[in-house]
Formats: sequence, C-alpha cells, structure tokens
Amino acid sequence: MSSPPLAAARRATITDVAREAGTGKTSISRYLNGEMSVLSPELRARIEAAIERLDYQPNQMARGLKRGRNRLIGMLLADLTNPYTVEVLQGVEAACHALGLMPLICHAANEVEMERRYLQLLTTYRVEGVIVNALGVREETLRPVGGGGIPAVLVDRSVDGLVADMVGLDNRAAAELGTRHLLENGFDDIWFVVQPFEQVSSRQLREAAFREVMSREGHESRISGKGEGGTNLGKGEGSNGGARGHTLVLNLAEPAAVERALAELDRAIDAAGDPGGAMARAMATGSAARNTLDDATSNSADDATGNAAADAARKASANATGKARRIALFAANAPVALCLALHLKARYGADWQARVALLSIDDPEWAELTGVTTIRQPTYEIGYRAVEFLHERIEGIQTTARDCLLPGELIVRASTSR
Amino acid sequence: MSSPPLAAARRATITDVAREAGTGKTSISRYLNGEMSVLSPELRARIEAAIERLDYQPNQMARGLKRGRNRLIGMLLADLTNPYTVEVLQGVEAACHALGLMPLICHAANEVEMERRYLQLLTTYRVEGVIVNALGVREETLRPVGGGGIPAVLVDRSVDGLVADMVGLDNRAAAELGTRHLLENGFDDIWFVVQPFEQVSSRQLREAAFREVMSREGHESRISGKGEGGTNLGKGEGSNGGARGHTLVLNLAEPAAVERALAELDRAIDAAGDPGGAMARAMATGSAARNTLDDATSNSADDATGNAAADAARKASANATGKARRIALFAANAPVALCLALHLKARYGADWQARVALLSIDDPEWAELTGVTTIRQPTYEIGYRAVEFLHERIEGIQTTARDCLLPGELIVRASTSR
DNA sequence: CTGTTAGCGCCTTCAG
DNA sequence: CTGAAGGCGCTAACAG
Repeated sequence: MSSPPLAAARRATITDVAREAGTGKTSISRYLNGEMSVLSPELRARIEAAIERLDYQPNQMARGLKRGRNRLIGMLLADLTNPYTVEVLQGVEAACHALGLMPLICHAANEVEMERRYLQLLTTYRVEGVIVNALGVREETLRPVGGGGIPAVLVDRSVDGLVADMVGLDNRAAAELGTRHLLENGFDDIWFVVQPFEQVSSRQLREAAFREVMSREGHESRISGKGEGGTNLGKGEGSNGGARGHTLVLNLAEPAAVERALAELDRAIDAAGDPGGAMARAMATGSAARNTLDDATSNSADDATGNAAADAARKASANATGKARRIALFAANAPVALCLALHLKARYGADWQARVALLSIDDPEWAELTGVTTIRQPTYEIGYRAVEFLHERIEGIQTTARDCLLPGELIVRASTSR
Repeated sequence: MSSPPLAAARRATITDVAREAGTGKTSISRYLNGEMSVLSPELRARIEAAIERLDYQPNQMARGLKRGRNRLIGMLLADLTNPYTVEVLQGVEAACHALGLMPLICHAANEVEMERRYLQLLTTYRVEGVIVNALGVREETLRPVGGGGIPAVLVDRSVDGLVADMVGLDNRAAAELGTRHLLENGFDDIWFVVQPFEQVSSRQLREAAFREVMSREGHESRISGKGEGGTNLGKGEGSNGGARGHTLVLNLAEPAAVERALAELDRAIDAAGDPGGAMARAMATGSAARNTLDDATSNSADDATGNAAADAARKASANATGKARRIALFAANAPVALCLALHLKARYGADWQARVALLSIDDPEWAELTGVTTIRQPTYEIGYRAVEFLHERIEGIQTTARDCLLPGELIVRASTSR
C-alpha cells in the first residue's frame, strides 16, 4: 500500500523532507550530520518519520560540493589481470571501509593513454587523494598529482619525477631471498626473467639485486633478450663460482619478442641436458608436449604428437657432455611465471618441472596447484598501508615523503626443493 | 618558471576563469560544453588562454548537481577473486569508455552486508544506473534499484524480487555441452560439483540442466553433500544407461563442509579404482601427494611422504571388482574447480588427472597449464552488453525486461580427451 | 533549540 | 553573439 509509484519518481530532497516534517532545512541537515544533542526529541522524531516516509537519501554530490570534501579517493590500477593487483585491492577496500573513504577504482588495463585519462577524470571529480599503481608513467601525465597537486601514494613502484609516499615489497630482500634459495639448492644455471624494466622501479630493483647477489657470491651473470639476437650466450664458460646467472627480458606486450626470448631459453635448456629423464618419461606416457605456442626453434618433421619434445630430446642427448647442469628460472612476477610455465609445459610436456625449476615473485593461485616455489608479497597489507598513508596526507600531515618496504615470504614447493 | 606554487593551491573555478578572461561565467560554460558556434573566435581564444593559464578543470560534481546527470554508473561485483569477474569488468570498462560513462567499481567481497552498503552508497552518489553481479540478495537489499528506482541490469544471475534486464551465460546449453562431452568420452561416473545454489540462479540452472541431460540420456543421478552425512551413496547400483550422475554441493565458505564433501568424493574415487595405474606411478617417481589440506579420511600411519596416496592405493586395489570405472568431475565454476584440483593434487599426487577427469565452467588461466577441459564464457561480451543495455535504460527506453543469454565455448584439453 | 540567509561551482533561461 | 540572474541540494554562519 505504501510502495511508491512505479515510474522513477524524482528523489526527495532536503527541502521535501523539511516541508514534510514541518520544519526548516537546517534541522534536517543537523539530523543528517548526527548533531542529535541539538534537537528536541520531538522534532527529531518528526524528522525521522519524514525521512522514512519519503525514503529520503541525502545527495552526496551536493554535500561534497558544499563542504569541499567528498570522501572519495581514486585507486588507479595498472592491471587487474595480475592477481597481485586484486589482492592489494582487498587491503585498500578494507582500509577505506575502516576510514570512511570510498575508493573509485580505475583500471588502466596496461594502456598509458587510459591511465592519463583516468587521472584526469579523478581530478575533475575532485577526489581527495589517489593511490597509484602506475604503469610506465612520464612525470608529465600525472602533473596534477603529488607535490603541488592532490595527495598521492604510490604502490609497488615509484615514478621518477614524482615525490610521494610509496609502499611496496622490499624488492632487494625478496630477490636476494629467491636467489639464495636457488643457489643453496644447487642449481647451476639461474635465469632471472623479467619484463622490460627501464620504466618500472620494482623490476629494476629486483633485477639489480639478483645480479648483485650472484656476483657477490662469486658467480658470473649477464643480460640478454633486450635487443634482436640475444646470441651472446655460450661464451665464457669459465665461471668461477660454479653457478651462472643470466637475465632474460620478456616483453609480454610483444608476441614476437616473447617468442625470441623463449627460443633463447629453450636453447639453453636443451644444452643443459635432461637430468631427470623427463623427456623420455613424458613421451612414453603420451602426455608429451602439444606445441600450442608457435615455437620458432622447432621445425622437425616428427609426428604431430610430440615433435617439439622429440626435437628437444635429441638435442639434449647429443649435447650431453657428461653431467647435466641443473637449471632454474626466477620469474620477476606472476605474469612472467605464467608465460614461462605455459611455454615449458607446451614444449617439454606435463613433466616439465623435472627438467627446469621455477621460482616466482608473487604467489598466484595456480602456484600451489603446480608446485611452483614462490615469494609471496604481503599484498593485503600493502594496500592497507597505502590507504593509511593517503589518509594522513589528506588530513594534512606534512612529513617528508615516506617509503614503506614490506618483506616477502618464501614458499618452497616441489619445483625447487631437491 | 610558470609552475604553480608547491602548496596545494585551491583549484580554479569557473568564476576565476571568467575574471581572467575578462568575460562572464556564461561564456565559459558555453565553451566548456562545446557550443563553439556561439562564441566569437576572439572571445574563444581568450577563454582558451585563461583556462590554460589557470590549469582549470571543471568540477564534475557541480556539473552533475546542476544538470541532474553525472555519467556515473555503479558496478557491483560479488567477488573480484573470481577471474570471471575481472574479465567481465574488462568488457564493462571498454563499453563505458565508448559511451562516455564512468564506472564506479564496488567490490562486495562475498559479504552481503558490503553489498547492501555499496548499493546504498551508489544511490546516494546518484549514479545513473547500476550493473549488478549480486551475491545472495534478498529483494529487500536492493529496493532502490530496478523497477521504480534507478535503472539496473543484472549480470550472470537474476534476483528473485527484481525485474530488470539481465545478461549472462546460456547456462542450460553450457551444462548440456559439458555433460554431453563427458558422456561421449565414455565416463562412467559424473559428479557435478557446485556451490550452494538455492540463492544463485545461474548455479541452479546449471545443476538442473546437468541432471536433466543425464536422465534424458537414460542415466540416473542424485544429489548429496547438502545435509550432514551425505551417506546416500552406494545404493541403487543398477543403473540403466551405464553412466551415473551425481550432484555434490561444495560450500566454499565453510571449511568443515568442504572437508566433508571432499571426503565423500574421495570415497567414490577410491571405490572406482585406478584405471591408469596413476597411484603406482605417482609413488614411484616420488612426486606423490603431500597432503596439505587436512584430510579427514586419511589417518593411516605410513611415512610422511605419501600416506594419503598409499592409503588410497590400498583401498583402490582392495576394491577392484574387475574393470575400473572412469570418473569425471564437472565443476560449476572456476573457484570450485580450483578447490577440487588442489585437493586432488594433494591426495593423489601430481598425476591426479590420470585418475580423475576435471571439466569446469569458466576458463581460468591455470586451466591451460593444468590441461583441464573448460567451458569458456564470453565474459568480455557479457560485460559489454550489460553496459549497452544499461545505457539504453538510462536514455529512457521502455522495453520490457530483456534477457541476453550468450553461449559458452567448450575447450577440450588433456584431462577429458581419452 | 530553531529558522533565515548566503553561498559551494556550474548550467540555463532570458533579456540585451 | 553575450551577460545577468536564479537555482540544483546541501551546509554553515548568524540571528532569534
């Protein structure tokens, strides 16, 4: 009986409520803002009733316009496809919830142009602050943010021109943790695989730390996969510390580059030999590689079932100089790890882990399923802290830019454990 | 030289620009709204300059307040952890982008209370519409939406009290596609595993379709896992069509319930026998089950390496009545599939797929890696269409509530292919 | 305790 | 072509 008409009736305004309650707008406003002590119980009751009757809900836009703060913060995400991002988001949401903030989530989906537009949008909506997980950002694009503009805090990576709080993984420590683990478990060749890192501070730090640890421990290391050929492999066999380090750049945005880099990797793996006899086993059980990714290195004319596998096996046995070298891949993050795993599975069959070990920063849901060793980031806390920082800035704190580096946790799984 | 002061200066308003340009606010407003034909080139140039000089950006809140529309739409998500959700989101973003809408993303994180609060928040921000991927919603909680309230379109599932457009997977067809595939590939026992489906229409439809196809094909089927015991298994062996269907409810929100359900599944699997000799192989290679999930059914005192596996193998051989039955699991969505896969891997070792086949609706990134067969939803399109529908509603279209059912695509992988 | 009076930043008649 | 005036829904001094 009291249900409103079906046509989308205009929402009630504060004026309507005032009229309905037989009072002025001010009292309604006071009620809305919880200034109960200043309202006679009688008036208060009338207001309550009126609000109920009209199903009134205050217009946040108008409130914001008036008081100059709208409790909105922007959350700019580089890539929601990355589980890391979703996890951080959970922390952000929890913190916002606790602090009475409302996050506007903007997903740049790996496009710089989107990033620019969203940033622009956020400022025109007058959010009180932004927390930014930026992709390659030139200072230019986020001029409105940070320093002289609206408060900002960076997540996972810093941006060159911009001074602002930042919270993320302790990349140096994490990379060292992983490298040490691989070294201690006796791997002979360690490939650090990472996306192009010129633009992204966290990748830079991880790569640099990897290289530093390797050399500090007396192992040699070099970079490849950046230019065209990547043929600077196979030289300088005379390593001193035993293990060899190698950085491989994997540009996931460019299929051709990915293919080239993976081909280089394959050559190295084939050259290393087949310690566990994985190839033979894989081919015997019939669960061998179906070569789904175009693989430039395999052009043999074997039967369709396992040509890549057969090819690899041949090379391996031909190459066997005696004892095989144990090889491990250290992925700089989950997307890289996934790409590697998919490729390896396609090339070496379901049993690929017997041949190559995989360790990854980030701990995606499939890691446990696959038995891949990982370094889990404290994602939830990263998100939570970011909002706390931002909140302090919004409240006017004037500290100099802070960095919050949280430690990662090594989760050892079958892939690297003996 | 022209960089603004470091202190966060108050943003310029339309009044500032008018003064700076030596004109009235009206002309600025006209410029902002692209009414160029009504401005003398000279004035227009002055305005342009003033805007540039002041780095002016119109306040969207104020605009919205005035004209009554703010180009904001709400996007209420049940669970961002589910890859399905992220994929749909991509479509939504693309469509919003194309239509000049800005989605406010709200993540309920599987909590009904959050859902209620966000819905409330969205309406107080006067979004022009909402697209809702609801979790268990009582009509009550979204009273402000649909029918008499703000335009809404449902994604993936419908809500009982609410009449609104809805777009999602053609669940009947998808479930039939999967079931048929399993039947045709000669599986003897098919378990349809699904989260509690009373509240969620899509789950209901999938389950019902599964059961219907089974019986239409002349196979029997029954439900279990809903109550306490779930001991209604093992009766009525006399099936007519050969294959047996079974629905298992897996309440992921309750660990105890999960454990019980999985235990029932284990019993069935053990009873079915070991067609491929998977157990023996797994134990031999040393990659056998490390029992990470607490498994209530395994309490043998074997060595720590493979107690569950050994236990299972013993039961299996003891149970072998001659020819083993081939068993397949049909997961109603990705979260269920992941839970099953993790459990099976823990119990039967890395080679678990030789023993049980897994087919899942949804196509998460780990499916390809694991070789699990899936039915991929047209997620991107679902999101895109949802926004299109909503946009039409916002523009005032008056059609009766529409349903858009998109087909799923079967992706056959090793798990079920012979 | 309560109502009146100004705006917040912008858009929209309506006269110049 | 251009500008002045009024108001969107709400809050914040000021008086009563």
